[in-house]
Amino acid sequence: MVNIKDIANKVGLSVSTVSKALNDYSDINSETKKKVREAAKQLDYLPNVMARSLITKTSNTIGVFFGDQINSGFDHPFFSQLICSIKNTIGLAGYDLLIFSNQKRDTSSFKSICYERGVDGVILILTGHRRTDDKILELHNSLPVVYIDSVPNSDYKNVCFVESDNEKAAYDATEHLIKLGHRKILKVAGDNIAKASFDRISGYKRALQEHNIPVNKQLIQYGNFSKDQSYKVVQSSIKNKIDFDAVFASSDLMAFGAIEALKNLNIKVPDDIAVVGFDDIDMAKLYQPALTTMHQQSYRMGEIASQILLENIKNKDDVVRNAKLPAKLVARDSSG
Amino acid sequence: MVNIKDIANKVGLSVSTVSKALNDYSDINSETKKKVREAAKQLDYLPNVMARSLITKTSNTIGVFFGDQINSGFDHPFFSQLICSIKNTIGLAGYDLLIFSNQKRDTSSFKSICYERGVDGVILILTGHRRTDDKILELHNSLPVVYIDSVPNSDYKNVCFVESDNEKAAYDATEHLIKLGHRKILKVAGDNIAKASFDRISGYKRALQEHNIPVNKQLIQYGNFSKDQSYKVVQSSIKNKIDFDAVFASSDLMAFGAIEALKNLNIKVPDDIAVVGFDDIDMAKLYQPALTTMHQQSYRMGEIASQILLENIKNKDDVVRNAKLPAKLVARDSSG
DNA sequence: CTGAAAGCGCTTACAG
DNA sequence: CTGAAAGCGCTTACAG
Repeated sequence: MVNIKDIANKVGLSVSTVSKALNDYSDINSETKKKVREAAKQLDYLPNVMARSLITKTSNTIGVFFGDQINSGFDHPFFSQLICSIKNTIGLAGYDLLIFSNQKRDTSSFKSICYERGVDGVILILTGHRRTDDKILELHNSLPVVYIDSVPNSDYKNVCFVESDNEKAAYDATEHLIKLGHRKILKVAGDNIAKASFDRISGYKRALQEHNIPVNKQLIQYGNFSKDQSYKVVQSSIKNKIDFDAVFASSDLMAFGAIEALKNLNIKVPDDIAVVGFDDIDMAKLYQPALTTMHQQSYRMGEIASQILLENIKNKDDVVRNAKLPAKLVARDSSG
Repeated sequence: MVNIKDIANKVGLSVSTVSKALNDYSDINSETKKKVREAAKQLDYLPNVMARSLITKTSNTIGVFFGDQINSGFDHPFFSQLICSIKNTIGLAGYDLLIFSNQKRDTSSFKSICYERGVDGVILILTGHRRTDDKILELHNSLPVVYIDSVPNSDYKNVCFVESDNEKAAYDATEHLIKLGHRKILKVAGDNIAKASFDRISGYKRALQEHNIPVNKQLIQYGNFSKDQSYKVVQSSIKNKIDFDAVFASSDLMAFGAIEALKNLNIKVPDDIAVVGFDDIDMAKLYQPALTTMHQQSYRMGEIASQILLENIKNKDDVVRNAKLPAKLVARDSSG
């Protein structure tokens, strides 16, 4: 492959001058620049980013950690939209996207992985990630970091993150059902790990309390963000004669699982039992009955997270920027 | 940051010996290796991949070009499953995934982009990509390449690719409708660019011909792989009194668009008009009526493409390996 | 088994 | 405005 030295030889200049000409330094004669660029073109010169990064310590690459221990995988609509918007947003700013997929390396340290790869910043999507905080925390002091839909348990006051306002959204969803006359609302929650999952339970509880409805622990079940698990949980709730007149699931997929379970037991949705989901994936509006759900601005979340990251990379500062995006109720048929 | 020299100083050995010890060269004393590794650990040493790649010319990175000029974007279920399986497959082999997202660079040469980034191989997902072949072809001689769901117009005999057997699948889908008694089948095709789109038209035509049904050009319309466009095309076909008793859409989304158009015109699916889609995205089975469609093995496609690529990287050969995956008919309610 | 030296392809003070 | 030199952090013949 042609390198900078070949150009230097061809035009009869030094390597340093060629480098500066190529990088448009102001102290280089414009004639010289022209000559160098032409030679570069003729020789089909391609810069070697590795060599450059080795010196400049920047790579124009954003890394993404995706923890898919959770049931909702990389190809779940919520996450694929996130990736899609990150890709587009950082792409416009001149960055490529590195997804840390290598399973063979020692994953005990996020910091070392980032350092090895020389990424300029990292986006962490660790929803439901079982990992001791300190393996992640050391990252915070070494390079710009933004979390989406997840934050570490400790130190989260000092870290950038973007998420839906899950507590408020769950409150709104629950209140929607209460206003429709329901008082025995089965909460099909996510898991025991994800912050989003906890917040959605909190919002549910607050809505009940503010409407003077006692919280019944029996009515809080875990569907593990999985359609099948939700199906089972709802089915067994019915079989165990647990009394409820509505379901609020923490994801649309779980809402579908719930509706299927009810259908198979000849219980009509929404006539007998109303159902509300969370996410508003594409399927929600096509489903029969069309699903009432909380619309998460997933594309926008990826966009904002990327912008925060790029901002912090550019300014080399540690400004803690957060964003909590409202999730809007989309009332369709499943809640009546 | 700690480098190899710091370790050398600490243990009182040369840089070369430390490097070899760290890389487990066989001609290094095992005691020495132990000592070096301990020191590396104590000092929190992290290798610099940039420096290594500069010499070894390998980066353990697979690049992915995604051409999203087409309506089905990066977050379309088919493509997100592809990415998901590529990520998992190359991850197990010790590779990271670089998605070329940078919009700021000169995109006239795929080769230069790959060279700059030093990827070890490339997966091209260029469905419906408008691009003169020669900008891509120069890639073929420079590094291992695999196409998914797309091939260049020329030189495609010499290139690795993985795709569904679209012609056969379209044949089967059409035959399914013919066997149900339909003879006036409206083909809602994709676009004028994608090979997959052409092949699905070919299969449709062949099925008609082999069943002695003349091909009616009026019955071939373009939905541009978009739900909305398909809606319009079907709506105007009805309004223009084009006579058809079934629809075969080249994607599930277009099938949904077709069904919605029919529903809004009070035409019943499948009683009045049968509809068959293509892809079998998650939504297909949840849709009402559940969609009859051709199941594409998208996850498997990404897997096979990755394996071919890794194979060619390992062997440093140019063996042309291809895979055509069968797409199976999934008969549900929309075809009756 | 270990080490000195060259070099991967670039950038960046510094001198002129 | 241009160039010689040092160096980024590593690997790899080669000599001993």
